[in-house]
Amino acid sequence: MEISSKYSPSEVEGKWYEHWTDKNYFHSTPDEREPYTIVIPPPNVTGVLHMGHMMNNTIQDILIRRARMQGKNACWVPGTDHASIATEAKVVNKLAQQGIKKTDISREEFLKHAWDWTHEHGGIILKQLRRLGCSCDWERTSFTMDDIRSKSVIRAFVDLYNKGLIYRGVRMVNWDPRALTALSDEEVIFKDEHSKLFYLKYYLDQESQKQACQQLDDVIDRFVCESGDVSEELPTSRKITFPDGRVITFDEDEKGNKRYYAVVATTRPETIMGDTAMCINPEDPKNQWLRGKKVVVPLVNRVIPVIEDGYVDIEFGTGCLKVTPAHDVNDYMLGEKHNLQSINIFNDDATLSEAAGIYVGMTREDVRKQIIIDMKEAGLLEKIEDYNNKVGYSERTNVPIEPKLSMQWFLRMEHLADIALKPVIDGDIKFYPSKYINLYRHWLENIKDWCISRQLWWGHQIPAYYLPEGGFVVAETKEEALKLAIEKSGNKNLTLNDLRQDDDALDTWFSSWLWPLSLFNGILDPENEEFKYYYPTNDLITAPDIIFFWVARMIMAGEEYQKEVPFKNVYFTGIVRDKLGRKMSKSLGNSPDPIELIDKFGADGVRMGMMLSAPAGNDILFDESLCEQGRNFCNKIWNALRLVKGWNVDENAAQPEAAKMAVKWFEARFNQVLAETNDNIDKYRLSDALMAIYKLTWDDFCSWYLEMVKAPQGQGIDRETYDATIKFFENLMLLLHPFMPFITEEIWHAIAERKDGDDIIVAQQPRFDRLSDQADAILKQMEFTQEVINNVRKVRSDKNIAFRDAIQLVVKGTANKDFDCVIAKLCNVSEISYVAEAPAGAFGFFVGSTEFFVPLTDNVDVEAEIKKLEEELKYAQGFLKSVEGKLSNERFVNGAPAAVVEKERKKKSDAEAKIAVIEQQLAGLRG
RNA sequence: GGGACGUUAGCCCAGUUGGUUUAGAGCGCUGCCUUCACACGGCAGAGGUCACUGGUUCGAGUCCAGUACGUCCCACCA
Repeated sequence: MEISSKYSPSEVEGKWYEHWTDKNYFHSTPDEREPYTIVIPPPNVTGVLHMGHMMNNTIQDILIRRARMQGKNACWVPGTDHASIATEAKVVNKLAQQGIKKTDISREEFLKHAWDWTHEHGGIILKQLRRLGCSCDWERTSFTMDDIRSKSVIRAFVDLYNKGLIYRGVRMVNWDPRALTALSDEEVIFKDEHSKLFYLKYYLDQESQKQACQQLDDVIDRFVCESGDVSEELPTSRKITFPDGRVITFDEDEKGNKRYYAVVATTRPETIMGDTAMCINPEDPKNQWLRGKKVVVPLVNRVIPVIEDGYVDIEFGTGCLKVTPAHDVNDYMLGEKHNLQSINIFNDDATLSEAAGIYVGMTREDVRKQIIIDMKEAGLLEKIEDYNNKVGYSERTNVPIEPKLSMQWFLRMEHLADIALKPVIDGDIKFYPSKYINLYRHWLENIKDWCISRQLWWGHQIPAYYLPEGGFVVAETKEEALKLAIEKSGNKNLTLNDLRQDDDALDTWFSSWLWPLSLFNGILDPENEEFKYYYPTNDLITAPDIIFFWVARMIMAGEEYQKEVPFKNVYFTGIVRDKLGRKMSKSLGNSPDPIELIDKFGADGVRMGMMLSAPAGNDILFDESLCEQGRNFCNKIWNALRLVKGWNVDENAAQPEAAKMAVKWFEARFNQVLAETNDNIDKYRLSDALMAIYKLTWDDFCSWYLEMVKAPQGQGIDRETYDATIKFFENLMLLLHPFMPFITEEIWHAIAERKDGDDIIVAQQPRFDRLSDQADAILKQMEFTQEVINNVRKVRSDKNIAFRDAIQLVVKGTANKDFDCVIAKLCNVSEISYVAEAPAGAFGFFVGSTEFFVPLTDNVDVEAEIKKLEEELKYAQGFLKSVEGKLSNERFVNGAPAAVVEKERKKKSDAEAKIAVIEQQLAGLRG
């Protein structure tokens, strides 16, 4: 049957994936073999595959498949994450489309919708991973909200609470006004923003005005009188800078009385209704005159004190800071320190509340626009400047964070940070690349307590139960809680109905951090056989942007619960970017659909595309052409198969010399690359490993080896060469299989008859044999031969001699003749002769210091030959000069190691010999 | 503002304790070739004063300092 010249992944991939799952090859159970375990970074349950996942899971699959082929018991546990905020937001949106508000339905009803949504969309992403070829143990598929994982989370919470590591308290937290929940610091992303700095006028209150008039009116008049008009004209007022540094701003009323005011610079004028003080730096000469005064908040006319604190930056703005304790973290601290009132002017959705007094019900964005208009009209706005600052946004909903004072649950981090730092510093956990160790250390050393409560329903509900008479208890079940409650209150009549469970859910990462433990049920039942066998896991493959969210916290949990690291190596992948270097994102629309890519290039092609330019930790500039390269490689392999399959074995044929040398050489070459590849993979240099296999297959096997062993047209191939070729082909496929699982399985079965169960996925990797001295010599000879062949080909190409026209080759002097048969075959050389003198009328070239000639009946262009030789001479002389430079330097000869000097001497004599030969030849040509 | 990392061919990157020729791949590019596995191909070729400036050394892409540019992380400056 004719085999198509194009490899068709779609006809192959589904078939083998089904075969593998039918054979249950992905499933692992504990046995006597060494385990090799990876837990998947669980993607969002309702998410779809993006390029980051492709990258990440390709790497995991490569490592898992390789471990399996090394005889280890490979176990890759898949699963999904409930993604509290993201999923809840999706469900809220969906309900909104149906005209249902979350606030109108009960928690139970909402959760039912959420579960429906999860079942409807859940697991799509895991199906997509199958297309990629991922060999996950699907029987172990888990979910962060399934029974075991949920119970594990609750147990961990109760345990940490009982250890005193979890507490409840009122703190300034990052509030997401869209999701209506608190966030951890890690979930806030700061973005640069081109905003405005507004300069607002805060007039002194009546009494302070009176004082100021007494203190300043005369001073100003005198100063103006003496110095002339020194005031700066402002639109509505004047500003005077005194030699002592005081800066005083004032205007005049109808009667000509001076009205003094302070100027406050702010980026958030919409929060002035929450101002409860104005703050100056006690060291600031500009604002000395404001000491002890009171000022009036514009528009709302509340009188607030001027306080002093070194926190205020004298250089910023006017040196006057408005203090809004309820809506700014720093102001909150100032408020605590100076005992200020705190006025919360926002509702939870960041619209203005009754407490604001004005603009009630408007959004903060609208208020900012409106208040500026109103203040301008009222003459309370001095000026507006352009200003670049950073604004915190919610990672999930992408709306600006509103600092908010609220009651939340926190996990103390000091102890956990301590125990998590050690294994990484000590090298019990290795990071690839290692630069992330610094980042990790820095974060742990500056860590703050983790806000773990979220005002969401989708997630693990906090197991705290409030008593009717106040206070709460923490327990794994409500029944347990009741016992504790009775104990605590002494009220024996309490019933389950009297207890009210905390409404909040836990941060999603509070379940993810247990993942390597909870997947093997290590929290609930630490003595179970599976947990003991698979834990700690081996490698974690993840992106560096979740090093704090997830990696660090898993290490904490591992150390806290098992006193052992959760994994031994962490491989940080790069972040996948488009070719312009932009992070791939939905909003930019620059992320290709992975499934479409697989349809177009095949899973193997895409896997190769991902791997080719993905050294650990480097960002990946993704370009479809990489997948194209992968596809082309598949096609190359496919056509090698077509060639070999087309061969007829002639049992009577003897092995030709060229084939014999080819077999010897390729065996050595394969071993050499095998060693290199193993070394690269051990160092997690997967792209280097793949590139080495790529070149071994394409260049060494296809371009050299197959050409060397091809039988002449119409003739059969000898048995010995044929068997060796099949073996080599198999070995190549074994080496390549972890990277490109589908095509290698297909070739494996196409190339030879296989018994049931003889599948490449469970075959063993070729073992590395140490390179013998003989093999080493053959590699060197072949390198030399390849250079000779390249030169002959160049002569052919330059002189336009077709391959079918045989030529002769003349070698001056003597040389190893082992590979002459190869030269003859690949260059169509009819005769290789060895002579003592250079022949006339021939094109010459050097390989090393050996001279070769191709005699031609054509007239040789003597001028061109001379020119070529002159160039070569020039290079050789330049080279000699640099070597002589070194050798004539006494300090080099004395200071460098003997071996290095010896090498230089050898270089020198080689170069001299070559120069002599060239000169002699030139003399001959010039007649 | 603090810190980390990077800067090698048109592009993406190797270059492992300083010394195997005056730097290597892959892609792309140029020329020739439809030769009986493959044009998703074959053969050949061109292309880099290793960001810049100093320094250490017999010797620097490799070590040190500074400069420029870039990327990332952290940080409460309104």
